[in-house]
Order: sequence, then structure tokens, then C-alpha cells
Amino acid sequence: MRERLTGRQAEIVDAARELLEAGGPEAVTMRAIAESLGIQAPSLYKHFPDKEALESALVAAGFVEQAEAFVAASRSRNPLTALARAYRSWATAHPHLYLLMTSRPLERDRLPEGVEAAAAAPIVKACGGDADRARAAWAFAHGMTSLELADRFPPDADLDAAWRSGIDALRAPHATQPRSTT
Amino acid sequence: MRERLTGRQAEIVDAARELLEAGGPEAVTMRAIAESLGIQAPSLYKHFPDKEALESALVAAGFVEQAEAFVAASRSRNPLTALARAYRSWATAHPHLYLLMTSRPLERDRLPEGVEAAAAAPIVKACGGDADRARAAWAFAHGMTSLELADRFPPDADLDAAWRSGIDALRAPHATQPRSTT
DNA sequence: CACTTTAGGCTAACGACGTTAGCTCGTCAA
DNA sequence: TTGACGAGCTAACGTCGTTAGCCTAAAGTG
Repeated sequence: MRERLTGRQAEIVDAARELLEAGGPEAVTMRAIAESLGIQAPSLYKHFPDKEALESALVAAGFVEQAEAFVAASRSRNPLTALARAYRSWATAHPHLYLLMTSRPLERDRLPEGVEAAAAAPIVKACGGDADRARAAWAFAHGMTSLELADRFPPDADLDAAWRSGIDALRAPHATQPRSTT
Repeated sequence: MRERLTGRQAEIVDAARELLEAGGPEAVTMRAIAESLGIQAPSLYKHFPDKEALESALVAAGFVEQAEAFVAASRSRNPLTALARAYRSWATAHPHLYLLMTSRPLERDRLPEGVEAAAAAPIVKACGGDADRARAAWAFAHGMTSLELADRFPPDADLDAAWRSGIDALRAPHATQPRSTT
């Protein structure tokens, strides 16, 4: 959505989000959304062309929230640790939305202008301006989070320790061999 | 699936896999699977209790293949780099199956005994036995892969450089502070 | 050999889903 | 007063996963 949502659209997205967070993705049906607004399913198509567009609006809202959390965390001393904590805790607070945001290919034209950069900037800064290292750190955080949400780690794994180990390693570019840094 | 698949089950899984790799997840319908075997959809229920069980078998087959690729890669000198390459290339060769394998929570009782450990062992070994660091490395690889498949990196990002940066950082536990290593 | 069980097909049908077509009705500008 | 339009409605379609129930050929079994 390049342009802002109308009031009614925002209500619809809110309803969808409540269903999503309460009952997971398969609870988000057009009929259920409509019912929780007291209308009929086909009426939703007066506000969104299809379900995918509605979900894109949901995802976009998630990105904005997440970016805000990142910016807040980056104001900490020890920003990398704070960012990691923020990343993990936002995702575990909204697991279904996080999954929705990360599972499907990104439609950049439906995102508010600049969110992507706004979310990325604090990470790059925390990595001393090294964009490649920042991407690696982002991937690490996303990987930890997504594996945790998908219940992939063995039950006896110490996730806090794994986070610390990764953050420690990724913090300072420790210059083993000189390489292009983009 | 704790017990081995019957021949017919294996044929069904193969058909499903072909549909998945050719047309993505929404191409994998019970009717399409049945048609590509020359039977009717309800007949599939003589072999699998429901679609989810069928997909679990698909996922299990994927894990076995992936584990084999890891074991092969770990025989390289420079095993961490080889493992990362193997991880990325297996996933990009089978993107839909990889997504299916990683998106839903893992049902361990449907996996062949020991695959999980078999896939994890080479990574732990490549990380000098540090299990937390191995989990961090795994998360990094999964994160890079999943963000790449979901088209999350900006178009100008140098993914090879990001991979190198992460691997360099994660290779040796470089002992900043002493902490429990599980 | 006669009989029964069972594996593995089939058709018909159900309910939930996303979606379309087409109607109605109230609000508001010209 | 009238016309446009925003926003609701009902009815219905096609697709999906799935169930119920039938049929037939092969495999045991007395």
C-alpha cells in the first residue's frame, strides 16, 4: 500500500490481526474477518481487491511496528545485544504475524516508503557500518527466531547461550583476511 | 513416519514432490496428486490419513536428503565453508521443499530415527564441538537462505560477501568472555 | 476347493473457502 | 430534485480437503 489506509480498511486489518494472533493463519478467513466486524464476507471486497492485499496491509503494519522497536533498541549502549533482544521478543510476542511477514516473498511496492531502510539502518550502525556483516547479523537473528518458532532446536538446547555465542562472534568485524566490504 | 513407507506411499510422495517443485505449494492438491498417478483423490486416503501426513512424509524425505548432503560436505577440509555452501545450494535447488521443511513446527515422531542428529553432527564438529556456536551457525545459514528465498535482501546486496562475513565471524569461538558452553 | 478377508480402487457428496454478480439503500453534491 | 456513489446485502460458483459407502481382485484359510 503506497497510500495510507482508510479508516474502514484499518478496522478490517485490525480485525484480521486479532484473528491471526488468536488463532493462527487458518483462523484468518474472509468470512471470519467479516463476522467479527458484523458484516458479510463479500463486503470486504469493497475495501480490498482480494485476501492477499489485505494480508499485505497486515504485513506492512507489522513491519512498521518492528522498525519502531528496532529504532528504540538502537538507542541503547550495546546496541547489537539490544537489537537482538528486540528482534527476538517482538517475534515471539507476535509469532503468527512474524511468520506471515517472513514466509512470503516481499512485495516492496505495498510497503510504506522507507520502512525497509529504517529497520535496516540501526543494524548497520550497530555493525560499525559494515553492510555485509549487518546482513549476516540480521540473518542470524532471523534464523534463530524462525528456528525457535518452528520448534526446530532440540529441547535441551540453551537458546540464550546460542544467541550470545552468535552475537559475540558477529559483533566486531575481526579482520581475518581483507575483503571487499561493499 | 517411524516405519518405512510402502511402495505405493513412496510413489505418492514422489508425485507430490514433483508437483511441489514444479508449481509451488498451491499446486500440491490431493486431486492433482491423484491425477498424476491416474487415480481419484479419495483413493489417496487408503495410503495416508490426511494431507498433512503426506506432507510430513515429503518433509521427512527432504531431511534425509539434506542430511546426506551435509555429511558429504563435512568431509571437506574447510568444512564450515563447505557446509554453508551445501546448505545454501540444497535449499536453492529445492526452494519449495525447503520452505515446507522449515515453515511448520517439526513433528519429530514422523521423522526417521536419528536424521536430526545426523544432520547436526557435522555442524557441531565443524564448530570445534561448541554446540551453542553450532546452533548459531545453523541459524545463520538458515537465516541467510530463508531471507534469500523470500527475496528479502535489497537487490544490490552482495550475498556471497554476507555469507563470507558470517562464516568468518562464526568459525572460531574467539573467547571474549568465559561462559557455560552447555 | 470354497470361503472370507482385505487392499485398493471407485462415485457421490459435504462443508469451508475465496470470489463474482448484481441488487439495495442512504448520503450528499449539483 | 436528482444523480452518483460508497458500502452494505444475498445468491451462487468453483476449488479444496475429506467422508461414506460400494465394488473387485488377490490373498489367505478352513
